[in-house]
Amino acid sequence: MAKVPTVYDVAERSGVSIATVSRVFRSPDTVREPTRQRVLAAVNDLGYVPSAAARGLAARRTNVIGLFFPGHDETVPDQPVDSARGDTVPIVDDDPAGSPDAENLYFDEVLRGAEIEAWRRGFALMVAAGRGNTREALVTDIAGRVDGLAVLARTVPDELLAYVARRIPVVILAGAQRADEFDHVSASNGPGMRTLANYVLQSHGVHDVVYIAGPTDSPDDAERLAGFRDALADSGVAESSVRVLRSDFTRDGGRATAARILAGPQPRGILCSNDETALGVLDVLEQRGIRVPEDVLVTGFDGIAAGRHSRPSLTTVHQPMVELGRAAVHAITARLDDPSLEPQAFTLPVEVVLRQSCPRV
Amino acid sequence: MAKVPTVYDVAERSGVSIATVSRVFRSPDTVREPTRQRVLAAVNDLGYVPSAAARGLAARRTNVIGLFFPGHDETVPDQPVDSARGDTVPIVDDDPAGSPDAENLYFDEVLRGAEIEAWRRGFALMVAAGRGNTREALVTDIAGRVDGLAVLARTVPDELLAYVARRIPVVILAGAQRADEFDHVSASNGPGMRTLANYVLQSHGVHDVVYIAGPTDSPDDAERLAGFRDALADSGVAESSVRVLRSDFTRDGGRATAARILAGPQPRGILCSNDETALGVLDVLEQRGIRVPEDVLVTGFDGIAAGRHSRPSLTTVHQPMVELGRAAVHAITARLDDPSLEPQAFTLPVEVVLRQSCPRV
DNA sequence: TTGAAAGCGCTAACAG
DNA sequence: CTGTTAGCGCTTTCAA
Repeated sequence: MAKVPTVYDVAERSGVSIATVSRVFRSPDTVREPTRQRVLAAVNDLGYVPSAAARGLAARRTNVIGLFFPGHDETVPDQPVDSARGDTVPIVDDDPAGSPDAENLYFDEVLRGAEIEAWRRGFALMVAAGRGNTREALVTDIAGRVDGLAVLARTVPDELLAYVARRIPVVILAGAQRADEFDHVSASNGPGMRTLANYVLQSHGVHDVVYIAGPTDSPDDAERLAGFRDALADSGVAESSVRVLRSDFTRDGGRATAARILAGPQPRGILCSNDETALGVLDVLEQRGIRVPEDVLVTGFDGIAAGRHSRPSLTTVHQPMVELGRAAVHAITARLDDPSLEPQAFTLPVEVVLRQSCPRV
Repeated sequence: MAKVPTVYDVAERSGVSIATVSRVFRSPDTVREPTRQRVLAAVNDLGYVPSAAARGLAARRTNVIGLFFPGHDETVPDQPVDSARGDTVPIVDDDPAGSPDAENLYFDEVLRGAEIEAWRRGFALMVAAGRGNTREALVTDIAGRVDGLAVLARTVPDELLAYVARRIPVVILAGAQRADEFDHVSASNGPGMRTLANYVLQSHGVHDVVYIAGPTDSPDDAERLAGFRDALADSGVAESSVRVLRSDFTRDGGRATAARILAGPQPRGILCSNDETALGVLDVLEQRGIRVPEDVLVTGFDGIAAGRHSRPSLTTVHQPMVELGRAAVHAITARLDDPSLEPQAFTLPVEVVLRQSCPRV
């Protein structure tokens, strides 16, 4: 870590010009074999690693794509990391850490997709989770570091987005389609919920249902609810004959809402706007001895892993989260290649996955 | 995105020098209020965003920390992302996507911890997943982009690591302690397994156990096995009287190994080197009608979410994965602050979590 | 408190 | 195929 070698050092040691050193990295085949070997040898001897900062400056592109999503810092203590020796091992009865929330699970997968696609296309991926109050600073910070930015819908004010978009391509992830200047990548929330709801209403012939929506600021919830309403129309069920409650996308919220529902007459079906909520509903149903699916059908949305392992396993609409991440990167690189493109909207297909909580009829 | 404004543009528009513009961002309080206001106004009008590349070049530090981990590309099709309209929604009976593998789950959490700690300390986080053959290129690529690099043990050859370490601090995540030049962050694998095994051997008085180890190239497996052996010694159980099998850390592997075990006399306890394996064991046991914990005790290691939701829920050793990520970043920034530090090893504490598969006695 | 000027390490014409 | 030469946009002394 002493004196970091540069092109100049490599050039000198191998008796060529710095331009040739640069070429060895940028376009190896324009350099004669023996020359290249000499350079490469010097590179190795010296431990040379090209500086991305210098390259970025000179080439006016960083080859980095940024991903911005809501922070999850609330759950993490602010305490400093200490180097405690871990020799004594406590034995506890229950898991102290709460289960990670749905948004995280969701975003981990999106991140994975973005990561894969980015490196595939020769870009590095920079991730930033938005801490509440520092959002603005963060966004411009990473905007200055990348060639393009993918942002989860509703996590950044439009003004800020527009500001950033003057400089680099911005793509919005999830949420409703918007006819504006940004590229947009999302899943078929509406059609997905509509299809699933129709399966409940028509194939199962269950009309006596309750719908548990998510928070009003969710980027996707409104579309799902609309899909549900479409299904009511499709199936000739009056909106007034079904109940729509609102919860908060968490398992606990699902439990609470289920309790509210069960305070009244027991419905034959409970459709939830996401899987976490549905898992909470299942918890309460099991605890009350209400059988699923015999007494009540339950469905979720997202396709998180926990839904596959629950008892009963959860019928849901599976979102292609990894693909969402990939598509976001794709959209950015496409615009980088051709900035004159019209704003594009990619809608990725979803799948209704039938499991025990609402089985195939 | 037309003509990206620079310090020069801001300086001109606000009638100051570029040095002052720089100061407004680097050390705002050394600039007189009115001057600062003028500059800030120009910044806004122009849509100026500082270039991280230029800054990195000039300041000789990027303020980025890198995280390198094994790739997960095998599972993702190489097909291009297409912009298919998602209007038709298929209805399928089972989830087509396999469950994400343990390593990913593990790393998602580590990543989250690193992300949190990095931004907290004013660093951006760059992530790279190693594609098999391009590992070397990837590692040096990201090494040129960051001020420090955290690498999962065994994913990068030591030579390469040493090469990179000539330039920037490198910290190794997980795996056995190694008395070498690198900083190292890991969890108490050995003591954790030892404590859990002793609980089975002593508190439950179950000596007739089988241990299912993981792949030999796992960074952590050897330590856990050693911890198990320590427990045998602690409890006065002859090594020759217990069986040690090797599996591959996957749920399927756990199933296969359980089948092998059950081909012989049924043991009273099955200790697994990770949770996924244990979940596979539970699958087979349930299928054969063998009761857990009444007939057989089962334990895992890691503390993944799925273990909490399984039936029966899984007794395990919980690793602080988020903390591992944080600690890694902490180690890097510490060395950045003081490069003369001796190589350090951080060992984070673990916890035995008792659940149904091996309950408190 | 502000300005002038010298780089930081590399890329990309343009010559040769 | 290789060398020369301008910058890229910002930080950072050193003076004023």
